[in-house]
Amino acid sequence: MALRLYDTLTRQVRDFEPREAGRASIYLCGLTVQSGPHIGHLRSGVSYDVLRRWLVHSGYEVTFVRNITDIDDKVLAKALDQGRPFWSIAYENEVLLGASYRALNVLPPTYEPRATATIPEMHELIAMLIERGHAYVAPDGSGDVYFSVQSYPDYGQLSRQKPGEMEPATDGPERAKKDPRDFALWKGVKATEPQDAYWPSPWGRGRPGWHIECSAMTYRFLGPEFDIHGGGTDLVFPHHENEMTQSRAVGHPFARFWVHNGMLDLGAEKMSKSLGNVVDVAAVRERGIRPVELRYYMLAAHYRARIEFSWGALEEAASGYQRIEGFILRATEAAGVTAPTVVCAEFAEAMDDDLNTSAALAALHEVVREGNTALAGGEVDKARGALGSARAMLGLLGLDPFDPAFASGDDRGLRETVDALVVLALQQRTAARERKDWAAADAVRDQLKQAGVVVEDTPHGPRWTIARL
RNA sequence: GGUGGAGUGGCCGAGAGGCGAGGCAACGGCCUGCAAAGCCGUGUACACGGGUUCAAAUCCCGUCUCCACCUCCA
Repeated sequence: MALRLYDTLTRQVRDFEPREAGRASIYLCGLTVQSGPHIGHLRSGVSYDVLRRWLVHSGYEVTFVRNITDIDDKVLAKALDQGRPFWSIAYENEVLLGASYRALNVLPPTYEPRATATIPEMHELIAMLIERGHAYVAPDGSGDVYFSVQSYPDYGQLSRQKPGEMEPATDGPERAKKDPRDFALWKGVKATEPQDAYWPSPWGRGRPGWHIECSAMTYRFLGPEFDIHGGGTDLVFPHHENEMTQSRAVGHPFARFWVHNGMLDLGAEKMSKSLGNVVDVAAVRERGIRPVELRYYMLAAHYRARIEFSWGALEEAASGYQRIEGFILRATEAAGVTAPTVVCAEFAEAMDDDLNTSAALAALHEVVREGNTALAGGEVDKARGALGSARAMLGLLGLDPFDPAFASGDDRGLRETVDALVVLALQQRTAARERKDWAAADAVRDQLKQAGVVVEDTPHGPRWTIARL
């Protein structure tokens, strides 16, 4: 049994065969840091984080590169608008992005290169493209350099677009191009843009075109050929098409698999975007939903399926996660801290089948149900078995409730303090129950609930948990 | 116009020729002083119309609807 992945280029699910046995290299198109990330942006991070964890679990040594595109038209426009250097805006958003990834337990990549730190590599590629007749300096003296789409007969292969039926690219003045579909590799200096956004080049001062940075970064960090190139489906055209074209035109085999995740659309919420009401991790937290629950929500659907976001669906997902979490907590109380063991066969099968996390989650839920039954029957060993297995599966999905990534950090000492206080209150309640003073007993429980502490009676005495806000 | 998706029970969401994935919600039951949690059970879903087949949510034909991308959105 081995991993099979859907490849956009061939439009089929294929066996994953790495370039080099035992190693896997992944390049994920990270974000253009023009604004803080909303949860849609974060989905790709989560999707490929699961892919990476599964590859590691499958025995691969994984090199995972996720870039930051820290210069583009929108960043420059904002810089002018706010009277700040473009790089301060990009960096501010990069920091926000990093914090969001950490909140969602997305592991840090092996390396996270920035576009602006890979300018020399871009120049190398552009020079090679010019040399090979695939690119040309704009005849209008603008200092722009364009890729010549006509020079590459396979253009359109990835997105299955026929060049003749495409709309013209708008990334440069028509008169500067030999063909309206040609796209910019390098953009000459403009008086209307921030002057600190330019670098010297053999073709004059300028800045990168949109696609060249990824070709440069993949080459720099993963070489001419690597295993998996990931990103959102919205990037298939033009970004990935152009990226693949450029790299292949200089003779690089480039990505062996093209993996694309579906969009997470904000649906009706999009309406309020103009009001600055985007759904980001902070907004989710304000609704009383924890990042781990958001991650579960994202993984409840297959990575290629589109998710139309709704608060209702997110809240339902949170309930589903709490069922699993409840088992993990109660089983740990009963059986002691138990390390992750092995995933069940159904889970592994589902994951190998193009990362079918929905089916994998179904398998996990089966184990949880069996574990709950064992707990109810006092079969501690059996419960411990389910606990270890469940934690293994949760860990591979990045959803283990005990993962330090989800610890609040500031509540460690508090937990003990609260426990002491709650135990004190529960002693009163137990005493009341013993004399069958139900009114007094319920009053204690109600008061604790008011304070956010939920009390449950079990055969071994009362237990308490913090209520979701 | 081009390319590619999608329509599954109250909701979310897998599946892709034959045993009702799973979760959320609801209802009934067990347990409980009452709850909570948990367990058991209930629902007879596949946009529509034809067709192929012993058998179709799954394949074929047609229709309708929705969505994404088509040159700087993950």
